[in-house]
Amino acid sequence: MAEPIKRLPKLPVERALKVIAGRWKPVILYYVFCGPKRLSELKRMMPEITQKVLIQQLREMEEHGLVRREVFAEVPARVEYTATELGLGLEPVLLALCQWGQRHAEAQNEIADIADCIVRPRKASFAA
Amino acid sequence: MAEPIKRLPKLPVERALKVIAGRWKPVILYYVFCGPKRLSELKRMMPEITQKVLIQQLREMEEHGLVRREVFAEVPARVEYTATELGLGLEPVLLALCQWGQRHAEAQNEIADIADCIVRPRKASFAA
DNA sequence: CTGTATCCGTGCCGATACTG
DNA sequence: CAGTATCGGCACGGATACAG
Repeated sequence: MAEPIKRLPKLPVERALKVIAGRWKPVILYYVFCGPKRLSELKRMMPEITQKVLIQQLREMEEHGLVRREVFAEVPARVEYTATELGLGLEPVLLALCQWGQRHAEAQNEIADIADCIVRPRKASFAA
Repeated sequence: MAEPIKRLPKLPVERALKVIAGRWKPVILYYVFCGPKRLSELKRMMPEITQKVLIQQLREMEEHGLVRREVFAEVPARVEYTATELGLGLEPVLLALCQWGQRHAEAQNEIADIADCIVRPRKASFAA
C-alpha cells in the first residue's frame, strides 16, 4: 500500500510523454493555463470527464509538479488548481504537438476538425 | 471483427500524443530519423524490445503515416523502414519534448540522466 | 463543494513458440 | 531474415455510490 511513488522513465522524451499523456491532461492544462481553476469549474468545462478521473489526473499532475493545489479555508471550502512554472513551460511543447496534429489530420484524411489550439498567449491570466 | 480502423482523437494535441506515445515509438523514430533501417538492425539497436512489439509499433506508425515500409525482392528478403515527410516533421516536436523532459528531471529530482537528445540535425541521412 | 472507495472492461505490452 | 499466433499481466480510465 501507499504508492511506491511510480518512477518516471529515464529518457527525457519518454519522461515528458509519460507526464502529459493522460487521457485528459492536455485539456485540463489548456484550461489551467488560462488561470487558477476550481474543481467545479473544471467539471463544468469538461462535462464528459468523471469527477474521480478528473481528480486523479490533477493529483498526478500535482505530484509531477505541473500544477499546484491550494486550499482556501472559507465557508464553503474552496480549492484552486494553478499551473506551476514547470507546467507553463509545457505551453510551447503542447503548441508544437497541436500544430503537428493539425498537419497530420490534414495529410491523413479528414478536415482539421476543432481547431483546438491548446495554448493561447499568456494574457488574461485569470478566469475566462 | 477486422479492425474498425481505430479512430484517432479529434483534438490535434490528443491526436499527436496518441500517435507518438507508444512505449518504444520515440526511440524507434530516433533511429529511423538517421536513415532507413532494417528490422534486424532495429532489433540489435534495442535489445530490450520484443520482436513482436517492435513490429507492432512499426505497423502502427506505418498506418499513421510516420514511416514507410519497403520490401526489396532480394535473395535473403530485405525490408527497410524509412521516415516519411510527415514523420520527419516530428523531429522538432520530439526535441521540444526531450528538452522539457530534461528540465523536468532536473527540477524534479535526480540528475539529467542519459542525455538522450532524440533528434540530431538532419545530417548523415543514412545508416549510422 | 471536494473528495474517497469499489468494481470492472479494455488496451497495451511482454514472453514464448512457431512459420515462410 | 521477417513475420504471425497465443496467452496473460497490469495499468488506465470509466461508472457508480458514498463521505467530510
